[in-house]
Amino acid sequence: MRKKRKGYDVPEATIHRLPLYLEKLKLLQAIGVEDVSSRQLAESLDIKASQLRHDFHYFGGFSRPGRPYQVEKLVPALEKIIGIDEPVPTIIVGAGHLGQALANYQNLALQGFPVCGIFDVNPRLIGLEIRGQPIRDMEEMPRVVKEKNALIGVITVPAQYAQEVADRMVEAGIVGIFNFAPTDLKLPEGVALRNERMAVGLMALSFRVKCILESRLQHSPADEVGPPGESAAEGDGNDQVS
Amino acid sequence: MRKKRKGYDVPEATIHRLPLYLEKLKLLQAIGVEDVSSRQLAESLDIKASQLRHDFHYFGGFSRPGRPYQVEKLVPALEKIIGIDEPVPTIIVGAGHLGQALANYQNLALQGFPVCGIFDVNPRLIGLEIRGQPIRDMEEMPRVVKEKNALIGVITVPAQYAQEVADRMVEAGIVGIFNFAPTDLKLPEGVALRNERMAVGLMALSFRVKCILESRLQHSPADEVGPPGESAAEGDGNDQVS
DNA sequence: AGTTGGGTGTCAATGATGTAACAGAAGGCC
DNA sequence: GGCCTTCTGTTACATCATTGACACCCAACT
Repeated sequence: MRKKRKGYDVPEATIHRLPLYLEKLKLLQAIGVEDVSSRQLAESLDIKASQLRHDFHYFGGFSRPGRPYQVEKLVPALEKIIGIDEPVPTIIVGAGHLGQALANYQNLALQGFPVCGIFDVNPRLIGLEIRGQPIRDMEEMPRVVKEKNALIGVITVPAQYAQEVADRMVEAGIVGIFNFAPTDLKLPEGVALRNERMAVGLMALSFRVKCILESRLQHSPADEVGPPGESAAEGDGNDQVS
Repeated sequence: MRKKRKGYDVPEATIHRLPLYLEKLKLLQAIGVEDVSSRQLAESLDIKASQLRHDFHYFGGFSRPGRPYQVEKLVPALEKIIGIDEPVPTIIVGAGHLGQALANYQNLALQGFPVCGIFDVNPRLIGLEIRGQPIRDMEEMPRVVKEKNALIGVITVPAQYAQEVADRMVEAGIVGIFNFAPTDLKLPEGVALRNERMAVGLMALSFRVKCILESRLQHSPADEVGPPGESAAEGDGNDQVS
């Protein structure tokens, strides 16, 4: 078990579930729930309780063995693990529609990722304000990154500029890149990357849609409608058919 | 091996890679490449050639055994498999920043998902035009879905309305839902769902970032910088550290 | 024709992930 | 206090995904 990247042997799949746990727990916290068992929590996320316990097991000791988890303890513990126990300053490069949408999305800040800078090269955009924050010239990016200690950079520029932007981000000291451009970025060691390709997601969905349509044709058009099915995270936690 | 959902036994993971293959192939096609071997194609995506062949194997016969793949054949074949050999009419519900960003994102149409309707309930938004298309009242949604034979619905409304929107989409005949709201939707049988949670992706990234920062502290601050690492799709095809 | 080099399709082995089973801790109840 | 229920931590198992290996195919060249 010690072959993993960088010495962290927590499975990919588990990492992707942590945010879901946290989200649900925050919800419970908000409505005043104090305790929650692995089964309750798991069911509300449509996963098996054993998986949840298994996931937590990587980090150990969230509860005394005999008693359910305490929401008040678990939330900060997860936040610490994920690394958002304190805000993670974030910048956005590319102030097009998507960039602006993200900058406006106040949930980001709420979830621990305050946007501390938005950049572009387009002079028509520079100077515009979004939620009290001006769109700045790309040239200012390195300075702002240093000033605000930004750690995460979001790339929402057209694909052909993405690599250059990424390089400049890394040079400026960014440690994690959230890339919306449909390109494979090459990054040096020690920088984390997450590609968020909406087109890919859509196509995966399209595949399922196609399968559904085909199966409708086969089974006589007059079809059983079945009771409401479930909806859940699966795989990386994103899609499923019912 | 016949336990899979709905009788389609293509692994999740493979499905998520198909769009990546297609994307890369289209690029090759655009620059006039005619043939491509599994190794070439795989390397450009940072995966193993055997995996690519293995993936293609589920669908069989893309090439005569001895010869490389022909781009001209492969592109339409993949499009057919994914279900975008003809355009998949798509609607967007929720004309906030994100909805507008998506509606503006012309790549969607290029990739096979023409937006044939944008809807909202906010009277201040209704009537605004985006790329020649008016934002319509939510009430018109079922009619438009039927008229345009829309198959996929994108949800970009606040979480608390997402379930209702989803229900109405399903009722109107939508077969696949692309959900940006941070909620677990309950859908009936025979409707595909893909959740696109940006916050989840960011947190997964944050976890990696935290790990990197910690490891920097351990290994003396003066650290080797190593040669540029690789960047690739992994798992559901989205993130990795280097 | 024979042979060589590169190619795919296919299957077997390995590794990762998800699921179930179980031992033992904590509190409630008699 | 002892018993019973509920619950977690942990380990063992089943399932799924990735990688490696190899047989066979095809064209080109000798």
